[in-house]
Amino acid sequence: MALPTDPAEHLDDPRIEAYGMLIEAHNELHNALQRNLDAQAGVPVSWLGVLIRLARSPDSRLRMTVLARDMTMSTSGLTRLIDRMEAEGVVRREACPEDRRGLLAVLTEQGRSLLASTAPCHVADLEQLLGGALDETELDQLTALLRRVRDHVREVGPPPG
Amino acid sequence: MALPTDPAEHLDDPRIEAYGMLIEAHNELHNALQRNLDAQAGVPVSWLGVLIRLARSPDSRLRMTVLARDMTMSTSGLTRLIDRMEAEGVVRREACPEDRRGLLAVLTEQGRSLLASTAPCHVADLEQLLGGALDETELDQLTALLRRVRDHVREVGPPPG
DNA sequence: AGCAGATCGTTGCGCGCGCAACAAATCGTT
DNA sequence: AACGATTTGTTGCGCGCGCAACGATCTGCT
Repeated sequence: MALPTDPAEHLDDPRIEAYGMLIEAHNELHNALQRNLDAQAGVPVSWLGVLIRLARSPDSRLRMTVLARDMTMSTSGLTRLIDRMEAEGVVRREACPEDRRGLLAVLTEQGRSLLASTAPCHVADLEQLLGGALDETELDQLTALLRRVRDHVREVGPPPG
Repeated sequence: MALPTDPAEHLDDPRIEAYGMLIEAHNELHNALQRNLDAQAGVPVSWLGVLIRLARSPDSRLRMTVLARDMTMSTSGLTRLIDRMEAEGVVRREACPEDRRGLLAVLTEQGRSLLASTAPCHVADLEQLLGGALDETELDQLTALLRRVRDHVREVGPPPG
């Protein structure tokens, strides 16, 4: 029986393997998508994330803080991201009516057309990369499992403060 | 029926949702683990990745290129990562006997003890964050699904060139 | 009303990573 | 043996992100 201090005892833990797969699947997928999207439209994947979330929101607008949380990134990171997107005209900032501290990121018409032109390509890439590996049922299983992980980590994980 | 150019038609695609969950689960998990590990040992998660892979390898050594691929990062990224770890004495570089171009990253005794002292904490965090969300069977399912995604992307995905 | 504490978004700063270019070494073909 | 083509690891460079600090605004309590 292995000693408690033997490193090898922990290295094959199924949780380590699961986390490793999560990292590797994420990175491989991100790299592949980024490459295609950048070649076909010259747009970073993170822009799609913002555009999609805004398009799904009422009046195509979202508070900066909410958007940052949705994107699982820091508010300062989002500030610069919106800076870049605003400079390209795909998004604009608007004052929040009921809170003078707040700002709303708003999808512009140009942003909507960028989304319309890039989303099909993005979905096609996803279809090839994910659909080729998993069928519909398995994809739903994966989504459900990942959602439970995400939600649980948000509950019990250490707060950013 | 929606027009083909209607953005909304694509936005609820199950593949987009799956990819979004992959990103969010990955980020939440990474942030939580990084916070704990940094507070308890002052070590980045990426170091653990290197230490674990080296410890699992014959003679605790691995070629730089192989390690970079395993870590799903660029060779230049790994060069600097090993630079930092070597400066702290947890890893050292050795010449590759059968290829004078090559270098081997080798786990030092100090690296082994760092792994021994941090791995249990890391596994405990993982146990709390993953084990709290999924039981053993589900964890295995998740790992299997992610592995298939990773492998398929590596096959059909665009090469780094 | 007034004041302490929390929240929102921005900024300066440093860090870690990927890309392109490079020198050294190996492989393949003639 | 000799040449070009490929591979290996490092470097300069720029970019995107998180952290800490900040001013502005909102909230709750007295």
